Amino acid sequence: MAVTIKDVAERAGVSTKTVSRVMNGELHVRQSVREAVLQIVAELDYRPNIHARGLSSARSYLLAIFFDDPAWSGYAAEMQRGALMRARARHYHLVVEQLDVGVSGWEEDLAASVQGLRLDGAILTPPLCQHPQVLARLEALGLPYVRISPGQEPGRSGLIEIDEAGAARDITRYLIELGHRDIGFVEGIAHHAATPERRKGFLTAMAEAGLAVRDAWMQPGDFTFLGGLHAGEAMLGSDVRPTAIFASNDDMALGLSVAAAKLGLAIPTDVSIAGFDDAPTARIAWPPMTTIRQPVGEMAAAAVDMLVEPGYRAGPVDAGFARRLDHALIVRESTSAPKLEP
Amino acid sequence: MAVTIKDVAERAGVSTKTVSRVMNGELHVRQSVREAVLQIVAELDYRPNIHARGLSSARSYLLAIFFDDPAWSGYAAEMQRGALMRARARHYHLVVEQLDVGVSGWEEDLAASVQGLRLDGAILTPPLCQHPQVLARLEALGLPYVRISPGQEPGRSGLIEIDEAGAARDITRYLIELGHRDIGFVEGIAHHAATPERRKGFLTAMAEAGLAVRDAWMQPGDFTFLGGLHAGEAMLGSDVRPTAIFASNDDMALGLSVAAAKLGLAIPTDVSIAGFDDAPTARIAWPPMTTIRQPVGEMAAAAVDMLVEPGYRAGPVDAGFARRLDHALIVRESTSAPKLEP
DNA sequence: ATGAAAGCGCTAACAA
DNA sequence: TTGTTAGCGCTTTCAT
Repeated sequence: MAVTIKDVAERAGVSTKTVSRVMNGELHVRQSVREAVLQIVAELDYRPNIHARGLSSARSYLLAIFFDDPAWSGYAAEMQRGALMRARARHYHLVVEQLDVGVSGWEEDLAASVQGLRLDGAILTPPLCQHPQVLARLEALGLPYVRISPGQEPGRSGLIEIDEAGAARDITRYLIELGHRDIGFVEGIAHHAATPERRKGFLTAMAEAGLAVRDAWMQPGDFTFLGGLHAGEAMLGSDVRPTAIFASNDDMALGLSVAAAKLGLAIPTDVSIAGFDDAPTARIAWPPMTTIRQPVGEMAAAAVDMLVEPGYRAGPVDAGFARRLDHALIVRESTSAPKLEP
Repeated sequence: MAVTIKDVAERAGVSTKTVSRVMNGELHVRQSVREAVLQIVAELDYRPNIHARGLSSARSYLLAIFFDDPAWSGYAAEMQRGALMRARARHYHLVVEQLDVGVSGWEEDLAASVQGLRLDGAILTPPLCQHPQVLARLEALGLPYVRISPGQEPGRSGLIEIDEAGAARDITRYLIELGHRDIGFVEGIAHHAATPERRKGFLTAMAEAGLAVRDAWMQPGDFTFLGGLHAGEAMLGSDVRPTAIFASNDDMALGLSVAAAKLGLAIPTDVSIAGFDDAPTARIAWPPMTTIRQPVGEMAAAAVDMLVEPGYRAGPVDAGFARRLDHALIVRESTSAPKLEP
């Protein structure tokens, strides 16, 4: 059978409680004893049984990351990856859960995860992290959670974010500096918190430069390739078209570039295109896309760190439990100065 | 505190063992008693503590899916999704683990998951499922596992696959039926089991049709966009170029189409392009790509089913524990009859 | 600084 | 068909 704490205790000539103390890094263990125990642990390749731990103590060493899902974008994948690595480093395990709030019975699924697994904490990705009922349910279940880019209710829980508006402003400014004056914009899906922020950033940069924004050049979108395609056809198919378009994410920017191709417009010669996220698609596109890099993996890792921090469960949430990470403008070949008018 | 089995037993006026029997769907419980217990369970919203279960019995109700990772393709995402949904339906939880066999210490990571979590079973995705030492290690740890598309050692464990060679043959035949005679091929990465199979299917179809295959039109590849781009430049940049190219996966096919675009070749007019997998990229590409659909989600679901089947852990693996699912040819706009020679 | 005893919530083995 | 008893492996509480 597997090695248990008793085996270690016996072999080390101490009580099981002492082994437990060593395993949990508790104080009040003589240095020599600690070392001896650790030695035996290594020899025997002992690993605490997570179920025994979970049963006798409050902690399960299990964290969950919840996805709403729909589009399994590179965004979600990278986030999961970041959380996975950090959880492992912290000696936690990560359970990945999908929560489809569009389907009745999601409350059941949530409770099954939280109570069945006795989770220690949860990471909420957008747009789940903005769903009031999900938050309420988690709070009712007493489960600490951290939101990724929630964009609202800063004090309600810990959160990890980037400066969405600032990033959108940065990339818009970049287009303006290139010489563009006729710039289009494709919005994100309405219920994502990032949507109004990115829109705000765009409008701010335009206003700062004294540039007008045509109604027809503010297109709705849904963060999907197809949404970008439609927006692109609408903006580029008309007689007066923008010389540059900034889409609220890379998938839509890719749709824009396909719309341009269908209309016989070259990128960036005829129209510059910029995206947001630095998803894998941004590098796969042709030409490679100018975009904003979000440190998605790090954001997830930071969320794990916050959840496992002893202070987090405890107190009322204070300002220390909000982290804003840096974004970066990534310039690639989908943008250039506008062609001079003939 | 949380509702326990005792609460349910008390309220239902039975012993905890009876409640346990009902929860586990065991026989030998009177119908009326079963219903009464279920009633209370619903009323109290009782959920068995997975840790208590895992501690007292052999089962943990925890399954893991292992990814090698690197390219977080749509393939991996869809696989995870399929496993997730089915695991939930079977009242199991899914832990997602990344295992990088390129980094020393992976054995530690594996043991930590398997022993620490007391997993009930594991799903191995390619190319992990072909790594002899990973399999050996799992067997040493006594953990039942199911391989996805391993392509070798059929009797070593249960496996889920599609007919890789047959699928590659199908799509090649389709190109031939369109009238193509000069067809190029881009291979997958060498250590994937699918690579020789898809190659074999391609060559079979060509041989059947009595078509020669030029050496220069059999390009190496690595399943990445960039690999496809290079292969495309090599084949399409030369004077004599194929009228159609079949890439071993969609990411590479996308690379091909970008190579074509850079060289001023139109798809499918100048060159037809076909991929494999029906990844999200296949639909995002322009024009949308002809490809082979693998039922990736279903494959993962089938793997879960196999793992939780009581008979699976038990006996030596027999032929019943291999499932071959159906693939499908998906015709989109990246392929057409070749242009007539001028 | 260390240990003994009790118990977390459940199921296995046995008894009735 | 149902219940009783005894743990599973760890942490808690309370001693020492």
